[in-house]
Amino acid sequence: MPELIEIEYYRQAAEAALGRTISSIETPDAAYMKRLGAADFTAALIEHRIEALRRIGKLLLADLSSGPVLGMRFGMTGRIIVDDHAPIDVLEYSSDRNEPAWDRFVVNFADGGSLRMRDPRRLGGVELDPDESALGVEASTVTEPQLRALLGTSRSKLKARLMDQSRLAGLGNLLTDETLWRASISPVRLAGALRPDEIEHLASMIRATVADLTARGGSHMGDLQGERVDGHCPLDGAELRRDKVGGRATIWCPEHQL
DNA sequence: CTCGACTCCTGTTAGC
DNA sequence: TGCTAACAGGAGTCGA
Repeated sequence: MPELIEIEYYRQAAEAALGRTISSIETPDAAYMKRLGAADFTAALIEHRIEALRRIGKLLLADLSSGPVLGMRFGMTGRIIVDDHAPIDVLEYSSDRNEPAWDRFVVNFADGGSLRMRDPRRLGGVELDPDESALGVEASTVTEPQLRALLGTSRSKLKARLMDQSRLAGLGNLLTDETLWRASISPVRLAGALRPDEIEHLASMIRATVADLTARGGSHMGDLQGERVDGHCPLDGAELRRDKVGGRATIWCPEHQL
């Protein structure tokens, strides 16, 4: 599913839209637009230029000339298609089919191209001027002091805390499982109970895992991924556990994740 | 404020 | 073979 890594690929693909003027939008799915209606999006976007493309965690942001910011969220099955080119063809847990009927929001440019959000399960959405301060620190560059602060004295399970986008932005289910597996820390530990050396190690492993899987091609390219169904630990061969943590399917090794 | 439970969405897959 | 039900998880809401 799209996590920080995929959204960064999307952002890079969307840079093809830099400097181009929006001539019209298509809004086949009214529910895809959050808080405001089609008229508001039309007024904010038409005749304006895309001046910058930014990303915070899993939120993709397009800065428009004259002020408004278009926020794009991709849920778990959303893809971006810019001028009929998709940076990602196959998405974990989504469909491999390419149905134009799954286009939920489309921006057309005056030069003829387009930026499309194609999302079978409709869990994504677009928003005008999203509250960027509602997102926590960017996971790909998180530092040890930042991680220590966001873990705090929380009595939540560690995995749930790491996936709380208001505290740490960008990690989804697959990235979090892979990171904790690499860091040798159990997802069910209490977030606020990590030792200082564990926090330092974990901050380093978050950055390293994001960087490594970005190079490999996506959040589904982890060493643990192939073992998510009835698998064994690639490190020590132990039978992996499958639990619900923070409401999410969680795969981890009870042998070395302590 | 904190944290867990619940809800929404729909294509895919497991099981009968 | 065909149908049904469970499953996937990002994000918002609600209540203890």
